[in-house]
Amino acid sequence: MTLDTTTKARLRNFIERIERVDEERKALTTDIGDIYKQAKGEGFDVKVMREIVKRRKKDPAAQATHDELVEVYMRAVDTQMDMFEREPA
Amino acid sequence: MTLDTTTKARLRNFIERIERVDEERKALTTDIGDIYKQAKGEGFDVKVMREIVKRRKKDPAAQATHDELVEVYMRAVDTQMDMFEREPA
Amino acid sequence: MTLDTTTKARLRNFIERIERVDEERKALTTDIGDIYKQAKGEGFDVKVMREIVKRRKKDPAAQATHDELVEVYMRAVDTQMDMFEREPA
Amino acid sequence: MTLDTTTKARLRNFIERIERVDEERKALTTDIGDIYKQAKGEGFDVKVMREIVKRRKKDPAAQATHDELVEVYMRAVDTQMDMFEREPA
DNA sequence: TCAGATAAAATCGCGC
DNA sequence: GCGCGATTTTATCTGA
Repeated sequence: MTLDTTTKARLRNFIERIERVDEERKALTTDIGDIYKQAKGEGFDVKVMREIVKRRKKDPAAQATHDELVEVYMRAVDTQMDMFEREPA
Repeated sequence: MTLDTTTKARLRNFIERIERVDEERKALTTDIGDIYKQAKGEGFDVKVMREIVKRRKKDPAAQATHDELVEVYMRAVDTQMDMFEREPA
Repeated sequence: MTLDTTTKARLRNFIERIERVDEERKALTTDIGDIYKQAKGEGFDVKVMREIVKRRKKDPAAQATHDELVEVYMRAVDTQMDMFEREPA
Repeated sequence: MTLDTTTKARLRNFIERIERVDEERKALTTDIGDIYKQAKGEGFDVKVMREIVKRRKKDPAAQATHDELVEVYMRAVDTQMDMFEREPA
């Protein structure tokens, strides 16, 4: 199978456009990494910072609901087997 | 380049061992997915459940420290610009 | 919000089943890693081996079709600008 | 635990810089997706195109070496058990 | 400790 | 609409 000249040109064109944009994108990824690195150098916790960024992307209400459910589930699962428990401590 | 017969046999042997174990592993992955699916069918929130599983893997002290830092950072960042603030609302 | 006792028990049950299966799954992951390590020790290229395993998972016909298209596209894109070319080398 | 005002400001500064760059990065991701979509609309195979882009990122020599090894390993593993084979077909 | 590779998880888009 | 598959992102792990 072979592509005709025009089709080849169009394909090459697409690929090159993608590669160009991808290049810029990589640069920004590097920039972000650098900022985290700098922050780390000033004593901040990168992992926590990443979580902050992630959380701020989400709608606060949804986040609150989620956090609450995590709490509820966590308590439910951590609960000691209490089948025979008669009275709350 | 070609591998001699013995080398081929060893390679084939490795690959087949890997594929065998990988098969079992896939089966377990499916099992886990099925359990989540069943839980979802009973009304539980799968995403939250995944977070529970993740949290329980970690040492609780580390988790507590992390959560606290998230709180601290979150408050710091959410804080409104208060340079000219004179008195707490 | 709180879950009633029965719901808690069901949730705990799900989580524990997941954790159990996950445990086994981790063990198999380790096993696979060990086999690769052993192969590496005998001089095989682990990265290539991983690709072999990946390829063999796919249906060969589909893979062949895909590979062929990759070839076609690759040639189309790599082709030097040949607008003024007069005769094939 | 609390951060002093200066530290808060620095943290907020980092987070905002990250969010800003991340924003641009998202935009470029969208752009790339759009180009693929357009190519798809003109009849090209997106999955194959993605592989072309991936391959072209790698140093061609390394890629060639790698591909060759894949071939060698593939043949070695696909080879039918031929222990009793007496003569090449 | 750092970067590169691998694995897990979340997200997005398609097709049933 | 819902699961499914593909992509992308995140986290973990290994090796330098």
